[in-house]
Amino acid sequence: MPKSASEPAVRPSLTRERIVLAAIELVEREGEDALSMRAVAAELGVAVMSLYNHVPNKADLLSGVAQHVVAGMGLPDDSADDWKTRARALIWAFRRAAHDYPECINIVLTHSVDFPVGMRPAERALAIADAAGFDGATSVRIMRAMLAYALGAQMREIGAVKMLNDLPPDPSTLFAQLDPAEFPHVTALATELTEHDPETDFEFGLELLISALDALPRRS
Amino acid sequence: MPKSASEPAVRPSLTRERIVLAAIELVEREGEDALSMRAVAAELGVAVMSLYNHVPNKADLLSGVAQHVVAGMGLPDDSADDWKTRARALIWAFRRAAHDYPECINIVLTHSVDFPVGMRPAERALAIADAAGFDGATSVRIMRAMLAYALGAQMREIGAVKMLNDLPPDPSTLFAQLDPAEFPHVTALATELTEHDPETDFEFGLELLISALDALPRRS
DNA sequence: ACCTGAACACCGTTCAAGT
DNA sequence: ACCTGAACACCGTTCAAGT
Repeated sequence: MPKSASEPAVRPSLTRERIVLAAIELVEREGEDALSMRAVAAELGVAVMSLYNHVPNKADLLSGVAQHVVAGMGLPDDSADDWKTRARALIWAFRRAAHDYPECINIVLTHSVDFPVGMRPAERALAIADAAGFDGATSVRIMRAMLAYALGAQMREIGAVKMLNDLPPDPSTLFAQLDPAEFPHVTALATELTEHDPETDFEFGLELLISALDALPRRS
Repeated sequence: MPKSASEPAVRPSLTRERIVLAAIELVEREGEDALSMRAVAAELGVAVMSLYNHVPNKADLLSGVAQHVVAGMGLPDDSADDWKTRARALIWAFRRAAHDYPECINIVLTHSVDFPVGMRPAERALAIADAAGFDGATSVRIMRAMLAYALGAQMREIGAVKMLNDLPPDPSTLFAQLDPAEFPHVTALATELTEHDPETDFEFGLELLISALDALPRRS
């Protein structure tokens, strides 16, 4: 019985990569709370402790998930383009990744990603700001501000951040309970607050920031 | 032995409020991970299950924490002021709350707050946008964009969001490991990326957004 | 080198028993 | 009405035993 190619690898050997992928599938299918070492092991048909031969602990597994998603982020760029279109492309790439892994995105945002893959988006952002004519210190600040906006918008949209979220179980009845004297604007804008298109909202804020950058003084 | 005022209430009766306060103290002192029902009970010198007479479950306790912090947010406002100064005051009030409860802020952001207290900041934001001359739909979008920025900046600063965070254990050595050919801008801006003042960064993005709003067409 | 079961020290929560 | 201990069904992880 030679171990030739005719023998199908029914049970591929356990690797860190397979464990990370199983974790991602599990989270996307059953939600973040369903992620336990035991559940991942069951997903792979393996004993819990086998995982620890390839992953030091759960926190490191979560970092692996973050790493995988960030590494998979498509960062298309054409340096011949206008800096504004390049900036839009970068931010939308981040948003696309967030939409590809809606359940994982909270894990991705809250765990550090190893060098150098974690620095790729930063390098791109700084390159674009440089091309736009901003000095180094300003470029760094711009990168942080854009990132802060993209992060916050995404977390709010996903529902990871619930603060000021305007979608209670039954919006209409709850808004009706508000005292119009104390909340005149909220009650007047009840429909605008409950019905909204996330894409348009995201774009609105993004364009706000880009137009502000465009008005900033810069060299050349 | 009449229960007069001379008899000090050595052990004040358990209430939801006291439980929430104990949870907040515990989190601020020992971090978010230290928050367990058992630990809160120990904090109050009470059996674990006693908590359940006043709080249905842990998730509700966390919502109570969020509720308490948001309710305590000072929202000073003078409607006679310029809308720009009013907007700045509102955003900085949010930031101040985040700094008063640095360890709790993640809980606050990720748990829904009951009506009507959760709507107070929204009402304020919409009132200011209205005063600035924006129509209802635009006001809602502005509120969301400003909130997204404030949220993202805060979570990044606190370290709750680690993505693109530029503070590895030993920055200098790690940046040195990066290939300058692949990361020319990151390596060139190593010092700007590692040394930064959070206040100035926050203000930079905030003023960016406000100046963009100022340039937007509006009535009156 | 890799896998595994038993065990430990934790969780949140149900239940039945107390007052 | 409020408190409580025991118990249940979970966790992540250590350890010693297997191959």
